[in-house]
Amino acid sequence: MTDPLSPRALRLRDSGFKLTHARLTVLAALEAGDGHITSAALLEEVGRRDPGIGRASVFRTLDLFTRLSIIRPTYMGGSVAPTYVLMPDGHHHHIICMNCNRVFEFEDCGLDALTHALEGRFNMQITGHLLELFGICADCKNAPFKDEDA
Amino acid sequence: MTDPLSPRALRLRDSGFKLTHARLTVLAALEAGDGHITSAALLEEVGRRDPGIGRASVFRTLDLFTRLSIIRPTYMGGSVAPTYVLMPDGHHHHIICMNCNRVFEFEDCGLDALTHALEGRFNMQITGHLLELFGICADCKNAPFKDEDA
DNA sequence: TTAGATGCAAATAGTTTGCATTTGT
DNA sequence: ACAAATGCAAACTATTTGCATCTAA
Repeated sequence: MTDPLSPRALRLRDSGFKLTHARLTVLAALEAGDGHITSAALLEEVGRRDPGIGRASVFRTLDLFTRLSIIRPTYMGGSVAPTYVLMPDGHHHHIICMNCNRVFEFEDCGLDALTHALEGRFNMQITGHLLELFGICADCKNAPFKDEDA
Repeated sequence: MTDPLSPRALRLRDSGFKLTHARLTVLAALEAGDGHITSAALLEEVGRRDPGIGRASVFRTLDLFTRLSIIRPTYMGGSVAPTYVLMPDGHHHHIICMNCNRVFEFEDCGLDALTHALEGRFNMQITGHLLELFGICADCKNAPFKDEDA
């Protein structure tokens, strides 16, 4: 229990929320993956770490983390249920193949100038962003509407 | 029945799908709004235009339009069900207030250069994008965690 | 003419709630 | 100590399915 608190855990605490076992377990499960996870997979992973944690707490935690911009629900092919993406420094970028639903990530987005301009224009404080590009990946350029999963 | 086909209807037809009454009604309902609509609101609007159209067809049409990048599901404040946003020229941009969930739209994103660079790097054909920025709006800068709807 | 699309109603996810109990600070 | 958070299981909402019928091309 004297684990070093991750930056996100600190963010949680600094926002005035309790660092409960359930929340820390959900956070650890999120951080252990590749940064993209569905609620179903997360429930499984959390259950693996501690079967005593209830479904409802996982969903409540997902809500809380979304409000804190730690994660962002996003739509990925086929399923209606969102996939939650971790927002490493408040931002995240990827390209989704509309045909096979594979996801390709990239880092550089060059949106700092735009962000700054919009802060002035709308008098908002902008804390992060999600940029999704859509298209057809190299493998799918020939075979439209196959819709296999990644 | 000799209505001028909207560009999106043409896109549908050109992709090899039938221009059915149900699909055209869903499209008209989508285009009549402000570009952001939940399935519940869409079902209502479609029902108003033609009560004979079934729920399942509306959902099937939403799937199809998503595959064609005519719309893009996105998750907005609180609700689990996605909100579908029209992608006017294949792209769409907005800012969401993390506190009150209001949405502010803007047009210019300056992502052409990035898009082009990524097409080369991943050997993909990029057809559109969705850019969401998150932050706290002018009205909410003082009052955190109120969470009223827009 | 006929593959593709539809409407229906029942089935299935997926998520939320109320509440008694526990826990972090 | 005590407000905040939890786990449970039941309730709910949103979406999908199977299938007989219909319709756009």
